[in-house]
Amino acid sequence: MDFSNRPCNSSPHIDEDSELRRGPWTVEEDMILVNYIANHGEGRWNSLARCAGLKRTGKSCRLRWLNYLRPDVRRGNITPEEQLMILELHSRWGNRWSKIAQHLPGRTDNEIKNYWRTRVQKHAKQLQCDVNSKQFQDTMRYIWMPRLLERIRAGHRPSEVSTAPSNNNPVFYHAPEITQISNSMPSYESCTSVSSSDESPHVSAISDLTDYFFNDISAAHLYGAETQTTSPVYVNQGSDLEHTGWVCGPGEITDNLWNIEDNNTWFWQHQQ
DNA sequence: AATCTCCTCAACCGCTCCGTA
DNA sequence: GTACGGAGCGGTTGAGGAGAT
Repeated sequence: MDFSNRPCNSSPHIDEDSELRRGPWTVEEDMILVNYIANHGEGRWNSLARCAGLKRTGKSCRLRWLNYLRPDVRRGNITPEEQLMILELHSRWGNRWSKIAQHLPGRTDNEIKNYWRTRVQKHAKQLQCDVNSKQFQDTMRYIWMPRLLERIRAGHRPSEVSTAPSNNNPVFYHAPEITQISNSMPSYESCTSVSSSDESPHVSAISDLTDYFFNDISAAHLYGAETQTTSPVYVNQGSDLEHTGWVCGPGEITDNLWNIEDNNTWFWQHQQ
């Protein structure tokens, strides 16, 4: 395992009473933990910490392993697919981060939680509404999620190649792979029904998610067909949305999705 | 160049749940 | 039944970095 390029290498604080170390992990501590787990497996974290000679609590060792050192942990940019998944699953389960993380391979509950707090809640704050309010839920559902879906279906541009360093060996998700995922998704027209249970949701793939999504809010409705429901509608996306700056030009990336001021103004005007 | 402000994310804390004696 | 320890979860904090002034 490559321990170079570690973000935290400053001296950790040492508790005077227990002599337990706190704060950022050093490269040496990481190596000890990884080597110990490689030889003895994980679990029994308190005794693991003692036996490995780490002056850390078991909780700290567990957290370090699960959130950083685990071989399959992915870090780096949250892809549109993952963003969509997070939005969708959070709308179902709320702040059940570990449960949400189970459906995002390689992502940790901590990372998803951080993403939600730093990105999503920030925009709720900008909107001056609660993240759990109907206004914000609708904004996610009727603006951000369709746009994410559109981007997923369109595939990623070269400038949007996301890095997902795993185990300090960068993994690159190139456009063809993303396009493959996008192509595996059902067409809008083919989405007619799907089951979704609170207790046993099957959201194991993007296609499941889109099934749920389109069924729930009606794809035809979203894309300007004549179907009418009580939900807000946005139509003529090729014109209005472009005028709001919503549609990305070549090379523009994700943050346009979160450039909400214009888009939400537009959204709420058109909802009247 | 220096300072300030904001953002990100690793890590900690407190609590709950669960298994075991 | 209950006391205890281990494990896991969600909320929160703070250091460090990036960008703005």
